[in-house]
Amino acid sequence: MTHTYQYPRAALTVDCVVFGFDEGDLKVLLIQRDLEPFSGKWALPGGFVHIKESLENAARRELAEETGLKNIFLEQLYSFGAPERDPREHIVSVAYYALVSLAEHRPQAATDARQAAWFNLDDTPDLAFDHEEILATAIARLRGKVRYEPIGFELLPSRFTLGQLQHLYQVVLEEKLDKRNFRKKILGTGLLVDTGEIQQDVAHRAARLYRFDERKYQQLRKRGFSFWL
Amino acid sequence: MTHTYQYPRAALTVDCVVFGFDEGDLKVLLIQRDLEPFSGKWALPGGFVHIKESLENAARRELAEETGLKNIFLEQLYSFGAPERDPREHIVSVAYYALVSLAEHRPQAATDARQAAWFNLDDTPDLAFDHEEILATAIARLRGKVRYEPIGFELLPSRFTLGQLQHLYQVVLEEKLDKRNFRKKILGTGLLVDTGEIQQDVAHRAARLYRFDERKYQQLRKRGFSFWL
DNA sequence: TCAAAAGTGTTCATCTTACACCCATGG
DNA sequence: CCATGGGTGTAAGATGAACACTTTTGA
Repeated sequence: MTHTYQYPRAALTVDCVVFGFDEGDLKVLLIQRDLEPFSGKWALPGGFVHIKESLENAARRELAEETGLKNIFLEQLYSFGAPERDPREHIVSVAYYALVSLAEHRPQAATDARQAAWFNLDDTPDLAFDHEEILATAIARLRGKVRYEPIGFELLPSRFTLGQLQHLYQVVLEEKLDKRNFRKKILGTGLLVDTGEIQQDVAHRAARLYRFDERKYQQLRKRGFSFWL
Repeated sequence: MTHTYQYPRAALTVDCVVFGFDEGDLKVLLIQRDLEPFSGKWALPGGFVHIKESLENAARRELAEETGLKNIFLEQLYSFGAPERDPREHIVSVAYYALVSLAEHRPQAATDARQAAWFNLDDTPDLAFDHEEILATAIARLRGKVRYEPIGFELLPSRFTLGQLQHLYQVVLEEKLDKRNFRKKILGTGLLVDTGEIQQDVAHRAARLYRFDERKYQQLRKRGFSFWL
């Protein structure tokens, strides 16, 4: 069955930049294409938006299909519509970015035949289409947003140490932070709760585990509180 | 002539939230629809994206066609794709926002039959489609962005007084600012240049006219300078 | 001479920054 | 006992907030 319109229409896709953090580096999840165009090249997970499907749903569906990731932080990034961005025809892509803790979402075998892998951000292969531009846009957004919204926690397990949190900020912002000042500031917000637990199986003094108080943050935000750093 | 595809495709539009500032209030430019659906209702200027046309070009073309505005500040806002947002069929809209100085872009008679008018932001009529949501998103973006990027100047004439600038910030941010502190801070950036001219035809002491030093700002930005306020 | 906005500095409080040592744990 | 990261306070400097009067101009 075919579908006919009075005027030509661009096709519509979603693409997802999935960031993962893992005790060391910030990574991005890529998929090796098995179809033309760019067969064999690495690309962002994504695909065509179905009719009567919301954009965010399309992004979540494609993520689940291609990477197995579900119920993760996902936010719209930007829409890319340069006429030549796909060699086949005019395809407009609405890009999203997602944040996951690699500790809680272990490197996935894709559910279908396609190969998925995490790449260190400073060691990514050539990407298909304009996906390098989309990735660069996502990195800029992450760097900008992490300073004034508490999205960094999405990259950590639900319980984390202050050392992990500081390390995450250092990697994302690409700058060293002073340990005492960082702790003072972050604890000063009152948004971290000491769980009473401590790290297990570490070869040094075990650190306290904290969690982010989302409830409290939402209350403060209503009163005009804005983040920090 | 018709166009046929294997799978159904959503239609693609652009919509523009045009903010104007005018010695007093922040306004938005709306157009009264003369076609169904929502005939007679006010809506954001916009229309269908042509095939092989970039999204930004489509937005600029529609703006020129419907409002006569050209060469203005324009930036992508967000994409709206809820399946029910248009009663006819699934139409995805990429929204943009634009900033103009009303002093330099006088209220336009639309070039075609449609009526265009500037509405005070706290006195807008019911809007067609999901345009209220788009407008609310644009206002939030403007408020957020004005604090850390010098986009406020796009809403003023190229030469402006510090009083006008302060007033603009007060209106956009919805808070009163201290005159002396505001001047100290804004002049302290070194990004305003005294043109040597002064206001004409005002019924009180004439103020100096400044302009924003875009060149200097771009240089500072490269060195990691970020805005303020 | 009145009204309306322009222009101008100082003080106090707050926040930011720089900085070094001991502690607990496992290997 | 050593290596590794955890945990802690203070002082100096920078930044932000509060605050009132004189000047200029046209009506």
